[in-house]
Amino acid sequence: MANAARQWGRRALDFVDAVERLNAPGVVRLFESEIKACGFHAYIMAGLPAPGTALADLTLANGWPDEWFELYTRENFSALDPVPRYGASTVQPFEWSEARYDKDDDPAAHRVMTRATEFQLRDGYCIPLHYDEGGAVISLATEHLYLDPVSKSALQLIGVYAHNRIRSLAKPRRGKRDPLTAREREVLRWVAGGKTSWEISMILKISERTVKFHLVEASRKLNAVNRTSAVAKALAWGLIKL
Amino acid sequence: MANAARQWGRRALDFVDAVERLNAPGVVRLFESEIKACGFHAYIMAGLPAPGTALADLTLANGWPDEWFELYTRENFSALDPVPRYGASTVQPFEWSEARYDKDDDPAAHRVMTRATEFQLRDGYCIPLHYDEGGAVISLATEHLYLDPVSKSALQLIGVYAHNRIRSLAKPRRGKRDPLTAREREVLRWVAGGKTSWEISMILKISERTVKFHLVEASRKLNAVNRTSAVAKALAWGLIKL
DNA sequence: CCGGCTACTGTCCGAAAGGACAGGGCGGTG
DNA sequence: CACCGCCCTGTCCTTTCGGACAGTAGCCGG
Repeated sequence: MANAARQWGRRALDFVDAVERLNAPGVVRLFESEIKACGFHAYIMAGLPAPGTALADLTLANGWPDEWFELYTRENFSALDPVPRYGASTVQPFEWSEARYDKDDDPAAHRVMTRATEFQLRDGYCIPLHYDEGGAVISLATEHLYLDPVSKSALQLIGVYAHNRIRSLAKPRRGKRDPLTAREREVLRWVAGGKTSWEISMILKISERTVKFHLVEASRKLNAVNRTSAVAKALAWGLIKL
Repeated sequence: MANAARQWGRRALDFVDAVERLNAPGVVRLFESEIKACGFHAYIMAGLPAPGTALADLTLANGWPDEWFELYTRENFSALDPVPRYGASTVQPFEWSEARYDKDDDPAAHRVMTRATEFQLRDGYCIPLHYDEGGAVISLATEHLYLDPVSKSALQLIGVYAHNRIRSLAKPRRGKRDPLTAREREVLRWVAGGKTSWEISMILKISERTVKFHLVEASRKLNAVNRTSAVAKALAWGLIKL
């Protein structure tokens, strides 16, 4: 156990060393060989797309089966998949099976997980990351998951460094994360604080009608049916903060 | 740089390795020595108390000056302190100074930060954690904060594993977190999803009036002025999840 | 057995939200 | 210049919320 731990620790540290000297494709190749050694046969490294943004634009490295990625983006699974959704709300790595959802409340989530098994993506490990621009996940797929605590932390270390390195190399990030305008976020923050449209109009020195307009726009972009769900979605996606 | 990275990586991995074999006081001691080495002279590791619950019941490890902790709980600073408040709403570690508040809107928050300096708690680093039972933070205090990205990652790794270990050892957690009843949470989740009172009454097979009643109760407990702010606060405090 | 807590239900009414129209101004870019 | 994105404004009307009133029923522990 302690022996295995040393070995994993060593691997992780070698990885951290090497990664600083590699270019993006090199990091990806090394990363792939490391996770293969841990028994993972597919992976993705991508930002969390807010509603209305494309996953492809936020993908730093794609090691998923092509058909699955194609299906995933085409059917907009990123809005339904419980794994990235849970990843957005935690800093700790977790196993896919820990990303709970209610089969009855949320049949769409269950459908995504079921379809994934068709591509041999039965179980996996997900490492969430959080930057100022928003969240990201590294999701690793395997047929049979078993990880002891030390390999988990080693994987986390590897993942964090790989992602950081690729991210800093791929500097000019295209792909807009934030579908909301500054004004829309401003209004949403006040709404989240319990202010009425009229109060917000006084605070921002604009008409009540305009406050409602921004809310309608924000709700449309977030696929929210009313101001409450707009606030909930904006909070969940990290588009606004209390 | 690569050298420093390697050193921090080693520290973190050694910590993870060791922590699995230690009991709670041992983990605390090791954790304390690690953070001292990073220049932090005080810390706390505690759950985020929802309004109306006691901080002391949620504290896993307390390395704050006694007088400060006493003052903090007596004056109920946890409801005012911007650091845990921000920690509740974010998943990424942050420096205390990033936990913004408006000096005019929120003089109480400013007072807490000012009082803290009397106890040599001028600046610090805060690692938020999120569990099913609610949020938690590890808050580390120092006189002069400087952390490079590598030590930040290492600290995060150390913090997460220390907290997890202590938490799992101190299994039977006393201290109620959740001022909300199951029914209130259930209603809040549906409201967050954008459902109207009438729709929720159909879903839960209760009268519309009862739905409103639960919302009023939840809003009262959360000090929310309407359903939107109730949802926002419940989400921010981790009392409900999308 | 009573007090306290939770869950539940009702009516009435003013205030707020939200949907459906229909616009104008301003700055940047192809 | 024409187009686009963002910001801004208006009216009318229906639906929903939220506050105030006043209750019932079941469970649990002192």
